Amino acid sequence: MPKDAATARLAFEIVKTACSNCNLRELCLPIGLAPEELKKLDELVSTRRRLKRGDYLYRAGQVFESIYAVRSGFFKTDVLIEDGRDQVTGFQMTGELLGLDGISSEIHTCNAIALEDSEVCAIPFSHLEGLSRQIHTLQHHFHKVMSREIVRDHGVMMLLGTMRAEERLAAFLLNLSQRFKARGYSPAEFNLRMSRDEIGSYLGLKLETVSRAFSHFQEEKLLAVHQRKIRILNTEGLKKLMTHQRG
Amino acid sequence: MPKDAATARLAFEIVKTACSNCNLRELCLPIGLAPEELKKLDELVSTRRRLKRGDYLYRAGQVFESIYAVRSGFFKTDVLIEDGRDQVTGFQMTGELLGLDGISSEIHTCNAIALEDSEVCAIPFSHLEGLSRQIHTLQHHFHKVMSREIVRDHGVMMLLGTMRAEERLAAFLLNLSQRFKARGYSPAEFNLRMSRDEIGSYLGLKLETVSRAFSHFQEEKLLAVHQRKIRILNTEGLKKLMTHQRG
DNA sequence: CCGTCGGGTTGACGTGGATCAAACGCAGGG
DNA sequence: CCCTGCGTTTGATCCACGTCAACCCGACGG
Repeated sequence: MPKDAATARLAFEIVKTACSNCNLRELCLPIGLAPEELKKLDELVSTRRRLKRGDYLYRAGQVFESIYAVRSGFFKTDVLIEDGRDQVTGFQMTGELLGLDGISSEIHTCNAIALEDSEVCAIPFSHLEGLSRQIHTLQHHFHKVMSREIVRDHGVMMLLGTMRAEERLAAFLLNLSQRFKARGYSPAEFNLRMSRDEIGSYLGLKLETVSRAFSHFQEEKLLAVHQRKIRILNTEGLKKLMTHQRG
Repeated sequence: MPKDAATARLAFEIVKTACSNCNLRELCLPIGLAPEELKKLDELVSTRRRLKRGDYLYRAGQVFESIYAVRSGFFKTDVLIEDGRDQVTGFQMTGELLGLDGISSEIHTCNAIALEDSEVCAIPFSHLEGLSRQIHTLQHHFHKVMSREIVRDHGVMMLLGTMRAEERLAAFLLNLSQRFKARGYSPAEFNLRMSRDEIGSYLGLKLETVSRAFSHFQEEKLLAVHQRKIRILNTEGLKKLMTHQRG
C-alpha cells in the first residue's frame, strides 16, 4: 500500500481557541459547566488543528498525548491487522471525541482520518485529568462520554452479530439521521461523507451488498439516493425493517 | 421466557472486604497504589456480594450505582432488543470490572449473569469518582481500564466484521488462554464456563457452527475437547489459522 | 470535445454458515 | 436401575451474502 500525498501529510495549522465561546459547548466536553469552570477549560484546550480531507489526525502506533474534539468536519477511525484486513470502527462528527482508545496503552490503537476538511481541538490528556480532579462536573461528564462509547460499541457488536444486511444499513442510516438532527441539521436529508466501501467495512458487509441494499430501499420508497446524497422518505419503515424481520 | 428460580433471585450475601489484603490487588483497581492510598481504597469497596450460578448481578434497566470487580467466578454480559434477539457482549473473569456501561445514562444497559458461583466487590461509583479526584494513580488507572474496554470492543468488532467462523473461535480461545495465563492458571488447559450457544452469541455464530468448529479443530489436532474441558495442543496452529486464511 | 479514472451499480454464480432435523450422552431424579 | 431432559454433535439442505465481472456515470484534465 503506497503512501500517497494525503496519507503522508501530517502537517496542520494551529489556531488559538476557546471553549467558552465555542458554539459547540452544549454538545462537547463543556456540557453543564459553570462559567468560571468554563474559563479553566479554555486554558486546557490549547490548540486547534485544521485537517484536509484524507489527512490523518493520528495513526495506530503513535504515542498518545491528547484526545480530540471534532469542531467541524467528519472523521472515520479504523483498525487494521497484519494480514491486511481492516475495519472501520466508527464515524465521528461535530462535538464528538476522538482518541479515547489511546489512553489504555499510551499508544493509539487505530487510525483517525478526516473524511472532509475538518477542525479539531486538541486536549492534552494529562491536563484533562488534572482539571477533572478539580471540577466534578467535568470529571463526571468525561466518564459518561467514555461509557457512552462503550455502549455505542456494544450496539455495533449487536448489529454485527445478529442483524442481516438491510437491517444493518437501516440502523446505520437512522443513527446518522439522529446525530444530524441533534446538531440542528435535517434528519431526513444529508450527505454521506463516506464511500460505500467504508460503510461496508463499518457494517461488516461488502460494498456491493451495501449498494444493493440502497437500491432496494429506493425501490421500497424508503429512501431517495443520489450518489452520496440521502433523503429518508419513510423513517418508520426503516425502523420496522430494523427490528421486525428475521424468519 | 418464564422467570425461573435462578433468574428471579436477586438476593445475595454481603461480606466485609478490603483491597489491601486482596490477592487480586495486582490485577484489579489497586494496581500501582501506594500503601496509604490502598488504605483509602479499602473504605471505598464497601461490600462484597456472593452470587450463585445463574444469578443476575444486575439487569438492563436497573439504576446504576456501583461498578463491580470480580473477585472469583465467571460472568457474562448480554444486551437484548425488543424483537427478542440478544447478544453476549463479553465474558468477565477474576479481577475484571463490570458495569462500566451504566455510567453514561445512570442506567445499566446490559445484564450481568454469573456463569458459576462467584463473588464480586461492589464499588459505589460516586465514591470512586471522589477518591480518584484525590489519588492520581487511581484516576489514571481507572481511565485506562475504561479505555481498555473500548479497545477490547474494537477487537470484537473486528472479529465480527471480518473473520470467518473458525478464525473467530480460534481468536476467542487464544484470548481466554491468555487471560487464564495472566491469572496463574494453565493457558493450555481450562474449563469453558459457557455453553456453545453463549460462545456462538458472543462470536456472532450459531451453536451448531461453534460445535462443528470445535470438531474440526480436534480433527486437525489443534485441540482436545471433552465437553467444556479444553486443552490447546497447538497454539501456533491456532494463531496461524486466526491471521492466515482468507482466499 | 473526448479520454480516463474512481466510485457505484447490476448481474450471474459460488459458498460459508444458518436452518432443520435426528441422534447422542451425560446428569439428575425416581 | 431406568427414565427424562438438556446441551451437544452430526448430517442434509437452503439461502444471504460474497465473489467475480461487466458496465455505468459524473468529475476532471488535456
